[in-house]
Amino acid sequence: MTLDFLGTLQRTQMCGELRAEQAGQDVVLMGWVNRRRDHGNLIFLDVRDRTGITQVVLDHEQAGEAHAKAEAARSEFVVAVKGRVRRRAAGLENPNMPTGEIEVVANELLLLNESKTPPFSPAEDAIANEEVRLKYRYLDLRRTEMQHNFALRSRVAMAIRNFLVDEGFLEIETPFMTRSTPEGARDYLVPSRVHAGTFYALPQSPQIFKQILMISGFDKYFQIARCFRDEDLRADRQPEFTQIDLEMSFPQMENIFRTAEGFLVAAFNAAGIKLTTPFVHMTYDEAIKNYGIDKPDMRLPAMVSLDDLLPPDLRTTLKIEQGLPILGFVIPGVGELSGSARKALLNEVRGGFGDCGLDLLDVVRLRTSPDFAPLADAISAALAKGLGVDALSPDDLITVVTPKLGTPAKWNHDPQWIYKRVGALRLQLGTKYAEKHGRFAKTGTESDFKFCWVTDFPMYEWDEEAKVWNAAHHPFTSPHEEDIKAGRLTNDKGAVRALAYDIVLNGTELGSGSIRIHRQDVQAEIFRSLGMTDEEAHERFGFFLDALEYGTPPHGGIALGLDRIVMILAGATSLREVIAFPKTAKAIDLMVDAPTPVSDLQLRDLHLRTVSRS
RNA sequence: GGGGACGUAGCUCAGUUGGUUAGAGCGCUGCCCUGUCACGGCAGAGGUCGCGGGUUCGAGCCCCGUCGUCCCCGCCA
Repeated sequence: MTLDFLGTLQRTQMCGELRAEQAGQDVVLMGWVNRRRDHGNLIFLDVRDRTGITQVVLDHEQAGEAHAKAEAARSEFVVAVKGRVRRRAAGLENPNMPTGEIEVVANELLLLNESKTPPFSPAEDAIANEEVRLKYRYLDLRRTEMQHNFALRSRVAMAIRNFLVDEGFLEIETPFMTRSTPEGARDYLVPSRVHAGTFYALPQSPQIFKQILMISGFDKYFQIARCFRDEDLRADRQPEFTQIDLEMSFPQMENIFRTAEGFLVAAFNAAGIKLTTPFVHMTYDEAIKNYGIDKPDMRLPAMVSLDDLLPPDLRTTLKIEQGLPILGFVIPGVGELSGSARKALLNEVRGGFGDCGLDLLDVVRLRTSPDFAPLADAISAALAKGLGVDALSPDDLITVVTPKLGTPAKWNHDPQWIYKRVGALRLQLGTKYAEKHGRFAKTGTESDFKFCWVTDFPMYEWDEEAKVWNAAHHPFTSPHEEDIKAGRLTNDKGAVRALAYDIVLNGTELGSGSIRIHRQDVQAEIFRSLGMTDEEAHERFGFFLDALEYGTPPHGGIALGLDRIVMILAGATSLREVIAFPKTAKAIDLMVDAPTPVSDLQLRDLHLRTVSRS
């Protein structure tokens, strides 16, 4: 096949731009052959670029040479078209495409490049399996949906940048090659050639650098920063990901909330969604009590405590443990279940509980018993009140979880375990009946997006295996001042609250932050309370403890996952839909085939030898 | 590290209780077609049933192992 040279030809329009007003205009389009429809002496080429598709007509009588080339053109060939825009005749318009009122009548066609038959067509809606998509990512990214996702991502990032710059934030870059800090996630390590046996680490976040920038007086910093964590992947977790990272000096928490809300409004606006601020606030304890999780999905109704309806004697009758919470919740609009479906569901849930000591109250059956009908009615009334309605509908699925006699108050030292278990059940049933209740459906309006702030996280978490207290957020998070004053850092670690907060959207943690410790003495005390000796603390964070001693202002910040924000805005369920070149669940890049072994020579330069572990 | 789902033509999938030559749609190739837009018509090519082993007269189907992709738990300060 003879290909044409581009020469000095320049395109005049993008393929998605032409409308009836341009009829009569001479244009040059360039792009890929989306589809070819060959009618013999008349050929249609749909030419595609990232803005859309225009139909090009090649008529044998009017442009024989161009028509001949179009006969050779195939899917994904790269072409340039010189021609004239023509308004389509009545009845020939295609209302399904934005350019459907017009077509371009070609007088010249250049075949700029050919293409092998692609393993799947970017023109198809049906999506090839992900393995093939990732291997041929360049073809996958040609798909309209992916083009939209990355255009969206670019707009969102720019809106956030503009907002923060307007608010007086400075964008400052921090190093990718830095120091390993063994706490938290595993580090990706980079061996040093110059210094045998030593390693840089890729940052899990710019945390310490941004705090040092506050010490340096930059006052308001931000960065759209790549972060790296060597942990197992999930649909919403990639080993490298992008955070909108910011830090402010002399902030109250409210300043940080307003800033994050501000850039989220800007980001969502870039996607055509108007958000109302401020977002809902709740404490960690409230989140656990009402939703059984620290990242509540508020598209579903909250859990309701039914303790008041089941006094001790009634608990005895029903063989329910005293003193433990009885929780109910409603999944509205599930539709009335048949008797057998209800029993199957009860069995399924009870099976899921296993031997943990929790059970279900069959409210529908209670209602049929003269003795217990009043209780069933009271439960319905309480749940209706929680929903803010007068009465529940028979379509609403009621679930009431009770602790059986002998149920332990704590599980793995966690007094909140029942709330968490019931919260997990709430999400499980919410997902199971998602199609029926429709609360997860996309309407393209603000109501699709339920944001909330969760505050007052616990400072410490008990690690039952290692028998130690760990920092729940990170060890630079400031505790509440009252908890420091009351000596709880040593006496009662489980009760210490952190000045830490998460921002949650539809049950996904979008970001978290905190007011930091700005005093060296408090920081040293926190390290000690985590079981670190002063020597160990200095070994790991000495440079930072030093820096704290030179006039550190009170400061705090937050980091939000850009990938997750874009994923939710794009209506995607995996980060891979909004990251151009993502990794598989085993952290492989299928396109470039990374990671790979390296040569012995490279290893020798790095003073490394590989050892297989059997 | 653990649990689950999947793996058959380039792609999406079907394939009965283990039984003759493994099928369909799309795509691809050739021919025909001047108004299609998921164009249409005719003809055709295309398979190591992920890989290895086993059971069996006989395996896409059963068993064992292994590899890959996806989802979840652990993990992610």
